[in-house]
Amino acid sequence: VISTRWLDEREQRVWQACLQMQRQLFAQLNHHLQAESGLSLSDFEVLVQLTAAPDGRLRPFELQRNLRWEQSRLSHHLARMRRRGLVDRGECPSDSRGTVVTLTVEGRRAIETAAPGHVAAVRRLVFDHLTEPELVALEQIAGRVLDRLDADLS
Amino acid sequence: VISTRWLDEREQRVWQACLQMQRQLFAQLNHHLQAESGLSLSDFEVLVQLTAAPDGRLRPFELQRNLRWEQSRLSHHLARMRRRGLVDRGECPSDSRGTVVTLTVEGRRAIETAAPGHVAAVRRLVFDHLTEPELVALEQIAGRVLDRLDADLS
DNA sequence: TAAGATTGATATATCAATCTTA
DNA sequence: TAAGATTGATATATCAATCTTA
Repeated sequence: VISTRWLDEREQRVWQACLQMQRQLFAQLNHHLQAESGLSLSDFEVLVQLTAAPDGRLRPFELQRNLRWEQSRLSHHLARMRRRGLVDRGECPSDSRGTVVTLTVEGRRAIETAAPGHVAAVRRLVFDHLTEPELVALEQIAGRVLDRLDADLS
Repeated sequence: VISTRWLDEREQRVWQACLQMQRQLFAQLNHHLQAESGLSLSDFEVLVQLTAAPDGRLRPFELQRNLRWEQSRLSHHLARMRRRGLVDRGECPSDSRGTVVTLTVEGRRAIETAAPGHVAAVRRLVFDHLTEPELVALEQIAGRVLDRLDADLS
């Protein structure tokens, strides 16, 4: 039996602040996006990936890897986005088990409409308040924590 | 018309990493908790607040303020926790519009069972990988971003 | 068998409407 | 009227089972 090394008062405070920050940040970015363009942050993230891909085409497993979503969540989400005309699904020429997700004209228009306001919100809520060394620290932290998260999966 | 100041490549990378880190961190902490104790991270957060409160009693609006949850989400969540016997609800003596949420014996036992493993996971996934200056930076960032989020609401 | 992906059932979150009393 | 809180309907996320083909 190993005795627990609890978080000290400061660590507690930082951890709670992180939880709250992430929750509220997601909520407010979602609100802004929803109000201005009818997209959710999740929709936006999918569209960002497709926009960055050659021909606006990606396999679901690539989206899954890039976004770190669960498989079934992605599948359901893509089905909903497809119903709304934001993406389409095609057969995969190189592997007939698979499919290809494609960005539609409407999807491209949606992200182009939404992007300026969303980027402005991200700047106003986050990046405007970071000093250069803080930005570096955040990059380091995210990188290391993500590595650890991946290691913990296996 | 103001032209959009887009995120540069590095800012993009940091932002995506933050989104992924948050998503995956929550998912994996949830998994650990769920597997070890049957609690979700949300359950745990509510129980943490009640444990820290005098007599394990808080008004819903206090929980709402501390956790930064939406009102109806909190209400539904408390109803579910109540059905599972983790908390109880009582009338509020000082304001008959309101209620008081109380920690049950079972709720206290649940968080005491769950806490050691959860704290260990938080350390292993996050705090073990932070240097002292990074911890300071994170605290600063969270504080400033939370202030901005609050300001943006009004 | 395992990879790629989907599906249906269930749990949780969000939105809009409502209720009660300060 | 507004604060405190709940409710029911809907949207989204998660879990377990399934399907197809490499």
